[in-house]
Amino acid sequence: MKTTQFTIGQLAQRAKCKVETVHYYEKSGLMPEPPRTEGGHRLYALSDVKRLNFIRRCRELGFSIKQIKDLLKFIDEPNHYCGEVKAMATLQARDIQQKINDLQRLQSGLNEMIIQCKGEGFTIDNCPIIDALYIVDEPLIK
Amino acid sequence: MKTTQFTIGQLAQRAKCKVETVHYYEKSGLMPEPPRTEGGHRLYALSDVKRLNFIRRCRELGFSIKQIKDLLKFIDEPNHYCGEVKAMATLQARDIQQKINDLQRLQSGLNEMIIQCKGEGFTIDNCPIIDALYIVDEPLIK
DNA sequence: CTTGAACCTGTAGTTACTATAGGTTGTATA
DNA sequence: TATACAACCTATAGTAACTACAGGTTCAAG
Repeated sequence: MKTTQFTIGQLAQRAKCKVETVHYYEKSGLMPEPPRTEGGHRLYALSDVKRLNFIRRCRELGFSIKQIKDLLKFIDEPNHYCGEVKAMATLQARDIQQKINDLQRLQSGLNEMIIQCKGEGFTIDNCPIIDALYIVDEPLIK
Repeated sequence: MKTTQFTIGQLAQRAKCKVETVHYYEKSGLMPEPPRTEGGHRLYALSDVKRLNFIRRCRELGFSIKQIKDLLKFIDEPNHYCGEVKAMATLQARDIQQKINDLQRLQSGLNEMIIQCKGEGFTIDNCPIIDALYIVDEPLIK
């Protein structure tokens, strides 16, 4: 019975993250404590690669460590349903959309300022970007 | 000669941020150390409101504390030009656009998973969201 | 005078990593 | 077998940008 085993460096490489991050995820409770060699080195299996990949992808999608813990609980424990995952994913998609909207609003405002800025040769006193931001009240642009 | 003066709480309220944040910005070098009352309370002027507003708006636009320091140096010191501000703003706009693109890519992927998920009644073993994320290699969706 | 809000400084905590330091283990090579 | 070096270990501190807390002081109103 020969199960593929990885060192932590190999695991990290396969999941495209850092060794320290694996340590961190273990300490945070996302990754289980693995068996060790006699010398104390961690030994991982292919399932750990999958789990770490899952964590990384969830992070990329903006799920917090806490949320990922919840998702992993759905996977690890019986009596959980796809519906629970879908609910979390739907909220997350909403969150991402909100962020996109916010960034687009900021982008518009910033581009407006950039367009009005003639750039070369003008002093800061005449800079429309500074003029738009360095004021007491809210900018009048809408 | 009566110049309007604000306590730190009033300043924070007018600039829509917290007192602790003002402390933090002072320590970080963004806000100057203001004059004090005999009792040691900080006293601010209208120009400080403008400055703090500037800092807040720059933060909203995603400029880092370090970048804001640079921008404030342009404002505070002579011999700086609008072009320098425009250059920073342009890079920032590019950065924001990149973030929008990234988020939209993630959003697409996530929505794809959500659509495929029938939700109610299915166990985790049959969840397309988990199936897409909990794998060794990269997802095949493009 | 009393009371309570607002202020002060300094320190620690939050989130999610990331770096560093000092020591041990494992492997390859001579 | 000895050596050298990469990879591993644990523990602690640092990063960025705040935010909270603790204990004490000041200020203003009743």
